[in-house]
Amino acid sequence: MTVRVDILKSAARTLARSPSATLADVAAEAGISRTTLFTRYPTREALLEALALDALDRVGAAYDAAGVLPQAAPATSVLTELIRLLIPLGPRMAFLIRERSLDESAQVNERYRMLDEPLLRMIEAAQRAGELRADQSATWLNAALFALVMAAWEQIEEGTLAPRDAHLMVIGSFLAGARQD
Amino acid sequence: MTVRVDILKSAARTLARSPSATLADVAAEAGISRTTLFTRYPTREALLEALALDALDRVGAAYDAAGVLPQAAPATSVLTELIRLLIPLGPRMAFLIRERSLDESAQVNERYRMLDEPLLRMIEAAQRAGELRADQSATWLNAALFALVMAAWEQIEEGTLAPRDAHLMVIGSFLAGARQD
DNA sequence: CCATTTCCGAACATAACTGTTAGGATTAAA
DNA sequence: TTTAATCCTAACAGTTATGTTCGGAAATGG
Repeated sequence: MTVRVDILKSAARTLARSPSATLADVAAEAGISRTTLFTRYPTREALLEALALDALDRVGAAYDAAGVLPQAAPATSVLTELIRLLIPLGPRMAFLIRERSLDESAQVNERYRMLDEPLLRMIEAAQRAGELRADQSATWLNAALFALVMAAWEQIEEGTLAPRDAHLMVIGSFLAGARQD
Repeated sequence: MTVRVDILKSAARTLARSPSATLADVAAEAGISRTTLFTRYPTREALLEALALDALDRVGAAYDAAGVLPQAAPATSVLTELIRLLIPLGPRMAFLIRERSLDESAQVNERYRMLDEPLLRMIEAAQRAGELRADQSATWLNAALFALVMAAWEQIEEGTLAPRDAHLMVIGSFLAGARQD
């Protein structure tokens, strides 16, 4: 029995690393033939869309599992758990964020917004509760959080960050920053 | 008199946003014809290399202007100035970081390392001086800093962050984090 | 062991991108 | 205003990626 690698997972990594990778590259890195890839995803666009929807599914599941809700409290512990769950999704998130051809898909955009909404609400609630700083917008804090998650994934890929420590780095930097007290 | 746009600047933005953009796209967004682009940069590779070297030049100049040196102190004020200078270079930095075909260029890699070295040293010195936290590696702090700069640039592009405020967001998040004291 | 599904390699047509050239239009300089 | 430089449009050949088909190999499952 050959190792049954998840095609979408492999494709996400390939395309996140090098967005102009050819379908032959994607197939090769997934350990399948270009023909087999074709039977599953008849066009490049179909593959990209499947990739995006899969990523959205999994990120959404992570949100649910971490308990992201507007009224969740304390928000910091929810965020800590969320980050731990998101880091393994690095390649898929990177693909999702970087692939520009998805910007026109109304379906993807809609799901994207539906996903972010509760987290933004939770951040805002945490700001009102005095848990998170209120002098920066929730939108920015959200962006900063994801930027750090992506950075951690990239460092892991480069081999300069241990996967086990990654979430600690992210949550440490996100919540407390780099300054020594 | 047509607006004389910097071709490399425009190309950096185009290729940072969509790395698989065609040379026709690059030319169109720069407001020139494909032929003119060809006369300046005869191959795609030549364009990418020129782009990379230009980006390295400008980032290097920002480092110098901000006073990045191993013994610089206080490091936080140098970092604040550095961030302000780097944010306008967002597209070029994004291109530099994301373009994978440059990984094989020994010249680019060498200059890349020469650039990062002093900043890493400065961060380490600041850690020893108790200015920056020492429980996270200088490599990670460096990665986090750049991730935040890139995030700020993306938010500016999206129109959700005012260019004037961007450096304050970045330095605020980087140094102090998101937690309310 | 056989049947059915799944996968693969090879091949090919089409489309798209790149590199390249030539000649005409536009601009800038003298 | 003439000259020189610069840019443009149009076209083309070569290369590469994509979409597609086919018959055979391999695995799967009964």
